[in-house]
Amino acid sequence: MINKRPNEDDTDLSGFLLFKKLTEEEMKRLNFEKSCSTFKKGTVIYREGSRLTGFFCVTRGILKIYKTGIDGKEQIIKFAKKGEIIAYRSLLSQELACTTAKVIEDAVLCHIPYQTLLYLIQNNWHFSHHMLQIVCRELREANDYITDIAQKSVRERLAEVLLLLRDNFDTDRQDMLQISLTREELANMVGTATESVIRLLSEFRADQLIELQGRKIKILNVQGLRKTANI
Amino acid sequence: MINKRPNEDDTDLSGFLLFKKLTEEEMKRLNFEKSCSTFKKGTVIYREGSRLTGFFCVTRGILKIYKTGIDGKEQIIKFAKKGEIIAYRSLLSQELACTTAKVIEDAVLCHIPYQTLLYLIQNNWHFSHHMLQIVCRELREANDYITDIAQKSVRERLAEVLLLLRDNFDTDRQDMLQISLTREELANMVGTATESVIRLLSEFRADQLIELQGRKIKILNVQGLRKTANI
DNA sequence: CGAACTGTTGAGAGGCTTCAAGCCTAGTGG
DNA sequence: CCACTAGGCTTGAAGCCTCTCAACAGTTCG
Repeated sequence: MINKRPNEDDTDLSGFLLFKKLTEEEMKRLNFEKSCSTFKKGTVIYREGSRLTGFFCVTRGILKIYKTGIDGKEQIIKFAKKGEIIAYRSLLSQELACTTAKVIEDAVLCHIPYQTLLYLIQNNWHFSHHMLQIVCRELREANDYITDIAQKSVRERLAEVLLLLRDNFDTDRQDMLQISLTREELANMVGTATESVIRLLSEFRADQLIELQGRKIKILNVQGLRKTANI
Repeated sequence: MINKRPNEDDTDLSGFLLFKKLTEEEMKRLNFEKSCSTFKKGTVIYREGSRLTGFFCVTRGILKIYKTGIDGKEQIIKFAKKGEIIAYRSLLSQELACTTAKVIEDAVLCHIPYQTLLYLIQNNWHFSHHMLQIVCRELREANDYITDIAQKSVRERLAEVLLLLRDNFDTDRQDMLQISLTREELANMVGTATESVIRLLSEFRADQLIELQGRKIKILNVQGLRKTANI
């Protein structure tokens, strides 16, 4: 699970906007109390229903955050990549975790204990303010997604998800999405059956909107996808 | 739009958990800078895309908070009633409003200017902490709803919505829900067509789960609804 | 009292899901 | 390094849930 001491670059939190306004002393304390580790693909960082002891800063890799619904079907809520924080929601509202976090690309995470979080909230209003902004943004995204999923067809949602992936993840020089998701994972983002994703991806390819090479997807026609997504 | 000076009872904010830990001076400032008004059913308090000057505390009545999706179809995100606050999300993240708020039962709202909000965040960490907890709870609810709407059938979702209404709103002595929603509004909560809601409500009635009297709904069989909702 | 909105019911179409069967790939162990 | 196996991927067929359209009844409010 925990594998080895990470690269020194990957333990540096000074790049996080959230910590920008910390005093030197607060930063020192943060660095003293954090603990960073590398995690291999497939590792579950925390599980739905568990009690959390702190939140995590992602300094490398990608995680999927999902809820388990009917019949164990996963609903992917979001991905977390470098620069983002996870597990803070349940921590702040003092609830059990309502999602599971699983590594989908080898990752480095820094654990920040609850006590440290409280200390920062109590001592630095800039920190609380940044935190509020982060949660509020995420809440807007969630609300947007509710509207989409409630009103759009599966076809529209899939097109939208592809555009979302393009905006949020790296592409190689040929504009090929570097993130590697199974068809099932795509289905669990869109909220549909795996077979539907497969059929629709084929149609998108036939329509020259995308190109497929195994799990790698190349976006050929952004405008066309926008139109398909009804944005 | 703004009708008259509200009852004195309805301008009292001391009952709000959010303000529990304010100092006497902060409370004085809050009371000085707030402005309370009554609003009639149908009034739009703020509209999607508008810039907000503050947030509102609901001291009476009920509002629906909704987004406008495809073809102007409303997606109801939540209701706000006495003791709840609205419009704080866009304010905190410094974005334009992403929802519209409309009064569905005559309401009294107290407007708190952005400056006051900032003042409280900067001076009282208890306030920020409470605020963080409120947003985080709402985010969990949104995530739960995403999973529901993505994985459950319309029938299951409608049963769930009825239970949610029962938990959150008053009933009279005969266990009749006092909140009055149109079929269309129910549909806009569930994310379905009005006709589907009508048909399903009829089925629920036939199954002795509920009783209907115009817009008033009486919950007869909570267990049965739970089962129907697949909870 | 009429207009405009809300509620109801029916019929038909179609988008998605489910089940089933076979192919392919990716990762493992010999 | 290669064979093997498990899981991922693909395609087809059948059927159902839900939406849309349409017509009409009922209600509310100016």
